[in-house]
Amino acid sequence: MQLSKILLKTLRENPQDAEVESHRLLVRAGYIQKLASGIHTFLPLGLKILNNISDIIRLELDKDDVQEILMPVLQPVDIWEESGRSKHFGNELPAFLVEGRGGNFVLGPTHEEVVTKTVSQIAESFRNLPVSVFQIQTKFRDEARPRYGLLRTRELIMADAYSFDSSKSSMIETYSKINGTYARIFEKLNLNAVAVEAVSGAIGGDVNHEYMVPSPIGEDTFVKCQNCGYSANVEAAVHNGYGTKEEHSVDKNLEQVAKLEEVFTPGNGSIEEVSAQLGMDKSQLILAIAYTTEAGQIQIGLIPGDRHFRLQPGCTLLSDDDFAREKPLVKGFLGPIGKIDLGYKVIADLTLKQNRHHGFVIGADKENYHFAGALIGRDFEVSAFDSISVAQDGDMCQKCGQNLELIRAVEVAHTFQLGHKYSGVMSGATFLGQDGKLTPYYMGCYGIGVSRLVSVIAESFHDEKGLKWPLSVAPYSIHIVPLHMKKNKEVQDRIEDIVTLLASKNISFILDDRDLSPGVSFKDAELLGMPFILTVGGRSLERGVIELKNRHTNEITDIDFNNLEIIANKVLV
RNA sequence: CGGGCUGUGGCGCAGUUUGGCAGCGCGCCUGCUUUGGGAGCAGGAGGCCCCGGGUUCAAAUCCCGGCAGCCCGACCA
Repeated sequence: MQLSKILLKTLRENPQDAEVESHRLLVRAGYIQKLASGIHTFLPLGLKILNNISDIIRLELDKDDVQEILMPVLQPVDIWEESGRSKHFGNELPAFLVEGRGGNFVLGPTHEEVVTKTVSQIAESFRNLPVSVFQIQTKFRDEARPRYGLLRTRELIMADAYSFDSSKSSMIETYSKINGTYARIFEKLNLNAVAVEAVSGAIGGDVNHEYMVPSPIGEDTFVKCQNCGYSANVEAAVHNGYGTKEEHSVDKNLEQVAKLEEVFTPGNGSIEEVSAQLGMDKSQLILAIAYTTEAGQIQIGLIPGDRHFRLQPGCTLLSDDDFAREKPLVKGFLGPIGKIDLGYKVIADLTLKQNRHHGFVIGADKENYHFAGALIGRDFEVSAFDSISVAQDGDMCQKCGQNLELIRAVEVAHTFQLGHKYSGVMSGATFLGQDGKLTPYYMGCYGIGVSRLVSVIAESFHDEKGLKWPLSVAPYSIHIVPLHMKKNKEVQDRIEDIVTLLASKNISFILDDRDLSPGVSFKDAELLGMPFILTVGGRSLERGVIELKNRHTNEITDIDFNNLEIIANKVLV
């Protein structure tokens, strides 16, 4: 391919609205163009990256008999009412709604409903199961805050797979197989993606994993135990409280030192305010949070004031209306004393077991007052200790007792065991079993953010000069820079030899046939980031060589032009 | 959805305070010269100064109202 024919304009200056390096480079190198916030065009080079990623995904899923289909973007709202998810529109599912003839539609933010309808019309018998399908398609989500180029967009390309099994054990088997496929895909993409336990959110289901690529531009954080390998998104991570690095001296005479006394704390009772009023560290305060469980029971969670509460899936925080109804609970001054007797369950974070240095400050259950010097077991009881605060760096691993590490990362994929979440509520999503009974499918779903991966790879592979695409996704393997080709017959001849060779070896390349000064060609080649840059110029031809630069290592190798085959060996490795 | 900043040729910006010819750099076009790391000279094209209303002899500039983009927060499959 000749560079002059590509729809491409490289920019010397950084676009004003790009905040991170991958975004700047993708725009400057002419891979993507923004149309509106979170909405982009893939230019020819960008589309090649995207297609190469898609091809890897296709190839690997196909190996595991996951079959490609293409579902509609436009989905009738009816099916979302059937699954019960239309209530999520605007909140967890910021969908684009469209009015149409004969009803309202949604621009597909995800496809569980559609695929359930699709497969249920075909797979009627256990003999048809298990079966898995996938598609690669644009999804629409009206993100509140698009960011970082392709990292968070309102229009995104996703590879989403769905599995249908006849039993739970078979579903688990399929789940594990497809997770293996995902691991292979990320390996081929040269990405170090870590599968972590996660919360399932609006997609639903119980067991689920996110694939995280550690990166400073990540919007997620996961914990990882370097000892036993336990890893989980902080939204789902459990821990055993402070780890070995954390000092927490317990006063030997705690029972004498800590005296329960009422203190005046006028205001809204916030942790900030009370710790300032009493001159105490936030960790000495206990934050009590009331929430309703999935079963409708009200519980009270206790965590240290310097930590964040981790709301369990299915639970919701008490609203002001709820507080008005639950008379014993005083918002802002909620405390644990006597709550078990009133029938509330009181769950204390495991950190509170360790951290009772001088007694805690707790809410006094009346406006403008707290108690100081409170001890668990003496002044109030708890129903249970559990891990209900968000993990912090250095916390203790619940599996092995070692310290957890916090890692910032980008979520590139998410897999779910859905079970009967959709098949159980949507009509006809059943198969006839060997026993002659109708049973709902055991489903799973699996999504990879294809367009997001372009940004993630760019962020992982670049330097100050430009991009450095891995061979597996690069638009072209070699970028040929001829110097003064128009004037130098020998350069022309050598280029012809090289082009013939590369074509015969099926090695893709672009040839910079523009008649520009060498500096511009070199800069563009580095910016565009093909894995190899081949320089053909008079100076090195006099020595009988051409120069092959590995863009990843920036190493330059002289290639004898009587032995051009070496290029193929270098590139095909 | 709250707070802040910004909208001026394709890109990056100045001009707005104090109203008075629409500017600069890069890029683009033509010609000549140049040629191993973003060349030089000469000539040229390209603008609804985000949109709407108002004040004024006169508005990119002042006033009112919108819209869009970016950042922080909230939210997030």
